[in-house]
Amino acid sequence: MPVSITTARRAREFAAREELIIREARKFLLERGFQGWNMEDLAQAVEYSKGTLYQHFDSKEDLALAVCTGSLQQRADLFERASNFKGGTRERIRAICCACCEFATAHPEYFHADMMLKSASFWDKASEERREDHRIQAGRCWRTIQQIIIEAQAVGDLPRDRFKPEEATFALVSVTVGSHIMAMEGDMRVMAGITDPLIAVRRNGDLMCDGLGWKPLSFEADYAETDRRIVREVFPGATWLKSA
Amino acid sequence: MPVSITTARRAREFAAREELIIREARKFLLERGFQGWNMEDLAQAVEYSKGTLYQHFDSKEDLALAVCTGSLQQRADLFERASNFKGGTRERIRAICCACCEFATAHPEYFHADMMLKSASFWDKASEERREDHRIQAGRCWRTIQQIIIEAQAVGDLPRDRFKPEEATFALVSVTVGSHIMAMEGDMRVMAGITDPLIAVRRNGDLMCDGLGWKPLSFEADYAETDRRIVREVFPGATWLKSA
DNA sequence: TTGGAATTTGACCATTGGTCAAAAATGGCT
DNA sequence: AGCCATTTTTGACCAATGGTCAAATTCCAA
Repeated sequence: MPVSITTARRAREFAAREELIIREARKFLLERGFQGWNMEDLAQAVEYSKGTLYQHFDSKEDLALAVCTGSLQQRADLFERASNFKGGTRERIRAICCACCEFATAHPEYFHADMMLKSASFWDKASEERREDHRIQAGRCWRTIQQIIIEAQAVGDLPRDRFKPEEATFALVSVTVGSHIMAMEGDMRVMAGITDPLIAVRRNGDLMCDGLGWKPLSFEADYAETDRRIVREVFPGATWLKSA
Repeated sequence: MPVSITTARRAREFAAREELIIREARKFLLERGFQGWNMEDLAQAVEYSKGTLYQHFDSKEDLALAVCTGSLQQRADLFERASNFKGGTRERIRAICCACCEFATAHPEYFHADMMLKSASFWDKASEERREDHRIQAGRCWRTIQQIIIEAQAVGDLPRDRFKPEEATFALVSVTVGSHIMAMEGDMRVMAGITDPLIAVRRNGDLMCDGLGWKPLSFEADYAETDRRIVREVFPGATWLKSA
């Protein structure tokens, strides 16, 4: 069978529709949680039938994973953009933290949804292809941080003898994700006296960098100007930069 | 109606059955995830009918919350026990980290389940009474850490001018929970080169304490003996203490 | 032993994730 | 334009499951 002239257009339309479905599902996931909506609702929202949805996704879980991976891809994009910030290694890791804030603003649904995915019986129900996609994007985020750390150790901003690069990366990733999740919760915000979650996330990142011995330490330098520069040069129009 | 002589026994039996249901549900939650089992399965496992389960819990979500709160209560118990460890403030916060390890060993299902609970449409489906229980136990965990931090600032082990106690508490809680969640995931362990998740969790806790400026810093002192003492005096029989 | 109260049960209902045969749309060909 | 093979879309339908409640069963004081 010859490749029709319409094949390319069809593929484009198919991809566009998939994007539409994912976008709408992301809204649902944020506003109502995984269990708060059903495929029929979603079909109605995107103005296609349920059967059509299942041409794109193996299951509701598969769709949820696609939503997460889409968000994660943007996270990786933001990370990579941030890592190109012109400055010292500590300033660049700070830019990564800012990327996190930018990301959290655009994708507030991500952290909860991604946590859910990892639980037993959820991950299994998604297709292997989408699982692989997710791994790839997660890997991009990881590597971006890891590279800055390796560079920091090379130039002497970060101790070389206390930990391996991947240990430092793991520490930073853990504190960042943990902070986002915790800061998102109402009770926690009350107990911690948090008025702005994103400031709390950045502060925790700072503290961890200090703990790693990443120079110049946050309380020995004034990073206020760096922050303004990051916003200006990397994330113009950002709304999350407020004085602590 | 007079209070029968059997009332007390009935109440005891009712409570015992509730414990049984929660225990069994915890197993299911760990092995199969929230969606991997149904109320009929569970009814069969505890040898009661589905209707009886619903005398104890408003919904499946309500039950899941009860499971989490039960685990969280044990977490708080372990924290309080750890905080009584005889030693400096930094050693005591180290004991709390050890309590986390002890907890994670006994309740590997907790972190994922609790994350899920916090998502929209989940929390709402549980009864207000159980939500309040959960808040109480979470508060106990929080306060235990907070008190050690306040004491550390009072005796001068921890800086007083860089942060408020609740900010430090939030940082420690975030890194601990974040580390547990991250270390639990297979891909992450591969990337981070983690062989023992609990060692990674403790190391991250150490790094955060260092970042807070909590003396004596982890790389300036040898805590190996402290760790052994913690295990001996607070968590005899613990299996998670291995040399890094 | 008995009668009424408390408890337990599982048939039943409504919702929803997922399937698939039929209907509709598409597009190349004459 | 008209035709028909192929592709795409649809929604009736199915099975699974969370949740209900009237009937059955158990309990216990008199």
